[in-house]
Amino acid sequence: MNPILLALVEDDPEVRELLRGYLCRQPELRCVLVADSAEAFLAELPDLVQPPQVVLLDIHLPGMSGLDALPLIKQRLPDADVLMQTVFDDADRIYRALCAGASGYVLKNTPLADIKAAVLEVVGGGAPMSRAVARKVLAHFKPSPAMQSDLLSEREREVVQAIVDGLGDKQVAARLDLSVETVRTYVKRIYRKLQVSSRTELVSRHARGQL
Amino acid sequence: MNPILLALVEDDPEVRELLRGYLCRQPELRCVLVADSAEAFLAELPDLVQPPQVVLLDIHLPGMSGLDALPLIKQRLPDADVLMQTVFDDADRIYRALCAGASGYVLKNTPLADIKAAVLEVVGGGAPMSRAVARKVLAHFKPSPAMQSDLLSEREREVVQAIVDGLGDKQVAARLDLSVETVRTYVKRIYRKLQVSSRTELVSRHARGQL
DNA sequence: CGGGTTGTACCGCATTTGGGGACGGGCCAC
DNA sequence: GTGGCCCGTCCCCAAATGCGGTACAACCCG
Repeated sequence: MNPILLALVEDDPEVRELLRGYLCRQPELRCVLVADSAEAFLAELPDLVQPPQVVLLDIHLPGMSGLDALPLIKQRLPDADVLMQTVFDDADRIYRALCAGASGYVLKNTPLADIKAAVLEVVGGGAPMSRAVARKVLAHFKPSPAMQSDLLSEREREVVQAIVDGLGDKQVAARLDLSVETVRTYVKRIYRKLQVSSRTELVSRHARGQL
Repeated sequence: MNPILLALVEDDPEVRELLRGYLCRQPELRCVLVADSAEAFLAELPDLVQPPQVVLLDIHLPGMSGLDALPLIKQRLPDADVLMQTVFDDADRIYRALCAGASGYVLKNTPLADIKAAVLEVVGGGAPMSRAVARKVLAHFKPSPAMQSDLLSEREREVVQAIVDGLGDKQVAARLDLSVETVRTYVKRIYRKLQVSSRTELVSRHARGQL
């Protein structure tokens, strides 16, 4: 088994040397690049004989943030797995990282041994996430607060579901066995209650879990 | 530390007894209910002095499937964490389980010790997922194949993004500094390319990552 | 009992949207 | 340089949608 080719991007010298010191000493790993900024990482990439398989990427970086760098990194290294490694565990940053193609998201309080485990897991086809992160990721799928609150009636929720499934008024009427006019009434009521003013907005907010 | 109150729902007698035998012997766990179907589980729930904190739920069950039972279980036990435990690792079942409020998703080939670890992790605020499952969950966030393929031009992708953000044609035109007529042309071209026929359908499919 | 909510259904009107076609400029490849 | 593709612009028409009403039966709650 060849060692896993690893790259580190971390601005804090102390943390960086700690990570490098530990990770590079592991027989399963080989650090091919250690950078203190996204710009430096991208600049040094072309010089490498062998590109990294895994990039451990900090989010808070001087200059370009890790989130901004992620798309660029995935563009240059489409087959590499990028592991976000940061103190931030807010839903928005997690969401943006995952959308940009991160393969994992570990928090900074993670012990070194677990970070190593995360690297191994990611090359093994997994998607390591710290507990709190995994929870937030799952939360993204769950029915939205407004959808499960008693703001909407049962029937109204059915209409919302049908709309969110991409149906037009007539199709909604067919699915729920209602008159088209009735569906229109429901839709209007729903718009009022949810404070939206178009179908698209409704579906969009529903998808983002902002509903 | 009180033991974690656990419930098992599993139809295969062999697997069920294996799980019960192992898990119930763990000092950290206490099985309060073992059922061979979702119906039996729901029927026996009211008899319990203490409701389970964690439910290990199989998907393939006689009668009501685990996916159908999940909403009912979450309704009766809103504070319990449900861990799906199944052989299925297809994206659709995973998606539906998570939407219905599952707190974790472990595959059937998982060693008993890891299942125990998953139970402990879930009460610790985590969201245990088998490797392949975690990958599929993350894949759900990534830009969709059709979105990143060269099917759409750069500009067209920008229009899609604007529409998905819930904007109307006029607003899209404003954001991208285009004529409304131009936006309409784009939208039509996009519909053709992506094989959809309404705004709602576009946003819907985009949200589901089916694009 | 009265009032609120829900489910159902209808009407009319202004706007948006979907579907079609047409035109010109720019860029790239053959 | 010519043909093709992407971009941006515009027009027309029919259907869908958003928005404002009205209406009534059934419920539940105080």
